[in-house]
Amino acid sequence: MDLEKFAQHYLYKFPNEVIKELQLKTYQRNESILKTGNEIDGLYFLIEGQYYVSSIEITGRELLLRYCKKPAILGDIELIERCIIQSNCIAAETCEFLFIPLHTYKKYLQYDADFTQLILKGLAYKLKTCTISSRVNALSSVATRLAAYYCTLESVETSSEYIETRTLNEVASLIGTTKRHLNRILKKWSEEEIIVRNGDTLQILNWERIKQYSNDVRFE
Amino acid sequence: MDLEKFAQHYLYKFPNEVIKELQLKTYQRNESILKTGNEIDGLYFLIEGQYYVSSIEITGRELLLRYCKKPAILGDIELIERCIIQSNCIAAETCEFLFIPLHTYKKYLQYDADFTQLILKGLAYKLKTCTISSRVNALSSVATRLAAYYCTLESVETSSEYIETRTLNEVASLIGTTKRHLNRILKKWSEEEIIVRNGDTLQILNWERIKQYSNDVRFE
DNA sequence: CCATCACAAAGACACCTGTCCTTTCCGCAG
DNA sequence: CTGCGGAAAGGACAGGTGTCTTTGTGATGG
Repeated sequence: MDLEKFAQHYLYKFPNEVIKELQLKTYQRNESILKTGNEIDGLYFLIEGQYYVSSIEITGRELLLRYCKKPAILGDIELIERCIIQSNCIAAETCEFLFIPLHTYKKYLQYDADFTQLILKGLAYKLKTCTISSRVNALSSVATRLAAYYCTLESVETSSEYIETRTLNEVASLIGTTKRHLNRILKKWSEEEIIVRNGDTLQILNWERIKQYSNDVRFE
Repeated sequence: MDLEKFAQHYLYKFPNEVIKELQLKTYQRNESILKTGNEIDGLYFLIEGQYYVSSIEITGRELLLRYCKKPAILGDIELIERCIIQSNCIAAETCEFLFIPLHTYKKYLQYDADFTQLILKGLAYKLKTCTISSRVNALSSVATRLAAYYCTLESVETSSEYIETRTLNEVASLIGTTKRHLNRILKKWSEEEIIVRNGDTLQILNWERIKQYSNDVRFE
């Protein structure tokens, strides 16, 4: 049962009056969970699957902010800052969320000490990792970020040998660069026999080297 | 009285048993408030002055994360995540903090609903701005960041005409680049008659152009 | 006054990266 | 099979940026 999963990951037990208002929301791979600029409608607690967070630049480009595994909370910033949704959240694989509608939160949970602690920990964790990735991003090259992207995917994908390269364009915008430049890097890696490209897939022959290139950067 | 200032900025009134354990901490310009890697000893609430947050890179370089004005809370991440200090915090001018020792927080405030809300809002705000600056940093050039740095300083410095350029080396590391490159940019700006350099100071002749270069990026 | 030293500024170079354009490849209609 | 259109890959180029080295300048001590 989902409530058990929830309790297990979040170490919190909902009051009875809340339980009956909880919903289960499911998203398929690549489905949008939250969209920048919309109003937030409640809190989402990830109980299955993984999603990624990206943002749209002034330039129209996208930028991968992070990958999230459970436990992970969506909507907390927006709820507390009472602001519109700050980033795009997209399912990286089938995702299940326990959803608390806004009015339920306001009515029963906003001043619940344990629940607030839960949110607090989630926020502190996010802030810590955001700070880290902010610095790391600022100083790492595209090659590093690309390697980091693959390393991050490795833990997400089921088949770890082949990576489905979305479209190269998508990957490029996710890590904040251009397809042209990815081609350059992939070509170099091919020549170094670190990878093999076949059409839409890419096989990594030498994870060790990729990990070296990634310089321990991860989007999670 | 400081408690009034505090109440005014943070909209919170301490219980009496806490008040007698509060301390006032003052730091002079450039004095270190928190140092990466140390243990946190309590919560700091800024009630006067401004400070900046920077971090040390793997490469040994420094990177400016943000400037903070009141209201601003220090130590929250570390307290909640029970981790060592994540960033360096340095007074940009004389700063006064209301300080709550760790044990006081644990004894009286950890489960105080209103106080927790206060921390919660602080964290959500930080996270929001961190996310924004993370993207912005990832896509702006050194020239943009330098202009942004001056624009951020403008609101801090008393004399807005001349900017004391720390050492150029410091500025370079703060915005994550090298002195060499700053020299290039400053030379270019001199030629464009946007600035004038005289020894240790730098006069900005054309704030408009600087603001254009800054592209609305700010470290705050 | 000169020699020395330290540090700031600039030159030279190489690499990273984005833009623009050309080439190559592939599928499909005729 | 041929020719066409669109997408992917790659070439050429320019600008941004870091590193290393050289030059310039000002302070200090003899």
